[in-house]
This record gives sequence, C-alpha cells and structure tokens, in this order.
Amino acid sequence: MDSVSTHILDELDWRGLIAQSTDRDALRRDLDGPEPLTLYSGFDPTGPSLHAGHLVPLLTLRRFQQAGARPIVLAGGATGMIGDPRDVGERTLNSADVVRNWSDRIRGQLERFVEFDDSPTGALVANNLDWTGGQGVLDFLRDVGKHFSVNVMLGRETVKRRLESDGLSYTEFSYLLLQSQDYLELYRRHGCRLQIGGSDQWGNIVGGVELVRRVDSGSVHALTTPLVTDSEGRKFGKSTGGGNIWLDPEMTSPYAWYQYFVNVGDAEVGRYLRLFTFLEREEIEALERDVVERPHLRSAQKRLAEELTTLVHGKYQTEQVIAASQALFGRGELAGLDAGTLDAAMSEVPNATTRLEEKPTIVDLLLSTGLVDSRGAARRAVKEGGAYVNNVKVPDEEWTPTAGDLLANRWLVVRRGKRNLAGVRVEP
RNA sequence: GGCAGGUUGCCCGAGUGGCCAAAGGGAGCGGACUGUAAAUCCGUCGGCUUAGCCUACGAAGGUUCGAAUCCUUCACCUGCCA
Repeated sequence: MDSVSTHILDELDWRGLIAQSTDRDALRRDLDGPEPLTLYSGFDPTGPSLHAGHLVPLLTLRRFQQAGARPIVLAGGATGMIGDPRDVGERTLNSADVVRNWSDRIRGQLERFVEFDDSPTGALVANNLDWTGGQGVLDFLRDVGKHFSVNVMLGRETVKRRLESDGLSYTEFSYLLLQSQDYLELYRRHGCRLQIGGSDQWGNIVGGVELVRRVDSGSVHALTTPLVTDSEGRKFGKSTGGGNIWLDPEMTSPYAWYQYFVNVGDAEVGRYLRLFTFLEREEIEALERDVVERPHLRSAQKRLAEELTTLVHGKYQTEQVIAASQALFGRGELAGLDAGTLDAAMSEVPNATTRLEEKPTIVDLLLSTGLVDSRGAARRAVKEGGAYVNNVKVPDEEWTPTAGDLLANRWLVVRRGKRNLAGVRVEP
C-alpha cells in the first residue's frame, strides 16, 4: 500500500466496508495516536473451516494492520460451545471435542491473513476458552452478568424475533455476555480498543463496549462490516448448490473456489473487488468500466477470482487453476491440448478412473465422477441434452467411449451442463 | 405434572382412508438465448435392474382389501396452567 494513501477509515468507507461504527472522530483520533491501535475480531468454530463470508472482517483486520494497527484474531473456543443466536432456530450444541478440533483448524486458517512479527503491529492470536474455561459460574454472574439489563437484552432484534417464533434458550441468550467479556478481557490484557465484526455482531460488540466502560471506565470502539449479499439478497459465499464456499481446499477445491468468483454477476463484481481485494482504487474503477463496456471479457470477474484464489491458496495453485480453466473453457478443441496441459487441468477437477473393457456408459461416467448423484439423475442429464464428453453432446444413454475418444491417450473430459467438469482417467 | 396445538420431500406449505412419490411456491438442476453474467421462456426435480418395483409424510405397533390420512404408545417442538 502506498504511504501517501488516504486514511484507513476513508479507505474502508470507499470500499463499502463500514456498516456501523461508534464515534468515528474518536476512533480516528485513536488510530492516529502515537501507539498502534490494537483491534480484534472473533471467529466462532461453527464448522471445520472458515468460509468465504468470514473473509470480510478477516481482510479488514489485515487492512488495519497494513495501516499501522495491531490485530488480534480470536478463535471462539468458548463462544463456539454456546452458539450466537440466529434469527430463527435454536442451534444444536456441538461436543467439546468437536469444538476444540474445529477451533484448532480455524485458528490455523486465521493466522494466514495477518502478519506475525516482532514489530509493534505484529498480530496476536487468542482463544476465549483461555479465560472462560476455568471461570466459575458465580464469578461470571457477579462480575459480568450484573452489568447487563435483561430489559435491554429483550429489546434486541434477534431476541425479539426469537421470542415471536420458536423461543430462545437461556444458553443462547447468554451469548452476549460471553462476547462482551471477551472484549473486556482483551482490553485488559492487550489494551485492545476496537472490535470489528459483521453487522450482525453489532449488538454483541457494543455490549462489550459498554461493559468496558462500566467496569473499567474505558473508552473503546466498535465497527462493523456489512453483511455481503448478491443482487438477489443471497448471502455471499453460498455456492449455487446452497453449500458454503470453504477456505479449506479439501472441502472446496481451489478450482471450485476460483470458478465461484469467475461466475460472480456483473451487478456485484465491482463491489466485491472493493470488499475483497487489495487492488488500488484506479485499477478497480478501470475494471468496473470494463464490466460496462466489454462485459463479455469478464475481466473484472477473472481478476477478482485470481486475487482471491492467490490470497487463500497461494500463487502456485492459482496459476494451476487459471491454466485449467483456460484449457477447459477455451472454445472447444480439447484435442489440441498437449498431454502436459491436459494432465494439469485434469488434476484440478474431480476425477474418476475406468477401463475401456468395462464398457462404461455415459451414465456410469457421470455417476463415477460425482457430476450427478444417482443413475436417474445421469439419465435425466443425458435426456435433457446436458451431458458432454470432450465438449461433444452425448444424446444416448448407452453411449460408450472407444479408444478413439481418448485425449492424450488416457483422458475423457466429462461435462454436465455448461460448467460442471470432471476428468475420467482411462487405464489400459 | 396437566391441558391445547404441532412434527409432510432441500426449504415453506397443501393434503384428514384408495385417483398420493404426495398440490402450490421457492431453491436447485438441464435446455434455449447470451458473455462460464442477469433477465426471460421451456423442461426437470426420492431411488432402482425405470410401462415395473422399492423406500418415504417424527418413531414403533395396530385397524383395514387399502393409511400421510383412523387407533395406541413413545419422542421432540410451541403455548397456557401447576
């Protein structure tokens, strides 16, 4: 980032990264102070991996660090045991073992997005289980609970909605207190003065702000990032199938990750570039003009996908998936690809193996590659004209590959619909 | 502990003895049109050895020629009362 750049708060503002904040001017003064401001954001282990939606606050921490602040990434080993109330539906508690396993994995992912060094802005990692795990109930109720008014808590939006629908357990009701205590703890341990999080966290964050003020007379800040949705209001980072796009390459392959962003709609790509990349303003604005003037090139989508894949999976992986995407989505002639390119491209997509003697039908191929879930679905795909081998439509359920169909002597590229690809390695 | 209401496919939701693999909507999937976009239109949407069979309407058992629908018990959810 260039050093004459705009103030971090103005930068975040331009990027659309500020949903709500406490006193902006006071925050700005603290950011401009002689000491680096310490800030934190917490991430609950609600699954074995972070997903794309977590990137917004996480990358915002990174932006603050680059602007001279010191970030703390907090893994919610304790809060993950409780569950933040959602608008509808009590959560199912996960076992302590599961939560511990998940928070360890998530912690490893969190650490990749901020810099750890000995400088005053070097990042810290924390786990709220460290200060709640051994805490007694009576201490908690006296030291923390006493500062919260149930009257006020009942007025919170989520709580109101839950009371109107299916109710809310005392456990989830208490979540606010735990997160508030975290802020107080980090304020005391590390002088943390700012907490950021998704806009759905606003209530939890200001709960901490007030607790710090009441207990320690400290003045600390809150800032939330917007909940990112697409033009249809769907939560960002949900795949078209409905599942999350995960950071863990075992759960979402780098190829699938890249493809998700390449397929972002024109209406949101500019906004996503600002929210998720570290590209300069001029470059983003140029890409946004491209979307209007030469939309078919999809240059903004490709750039977004490249940046995000590099950020999460590294430069090497990114080059691999870009090469694979170009090879497989290039207009048609798969036969023209050399063996090396094809091998590399095939390693990025789902694979299966077969032998010609087994006389696999197109239905078998679709099923074995996981492109469909059942034989019925495979037949349907063929009937609907959505099954292709080597970019050629296969209209017959009984179709079987022959030696002449093999690319580079060993591959069949099986496709379902426009963009679901898989490779079948044919063994001699 | 008592009383009342509820539990249907990925989600919402209709269905109160056969015409129910279950209306309708949403999501998803495929096709056409395009730009690996959006919108629109069309089709599809439990599984299988697919004119047939199997599994399924919270669980188990029962009544019946036949049950998502009736009966019994159990589990869970919501509300009111204790």
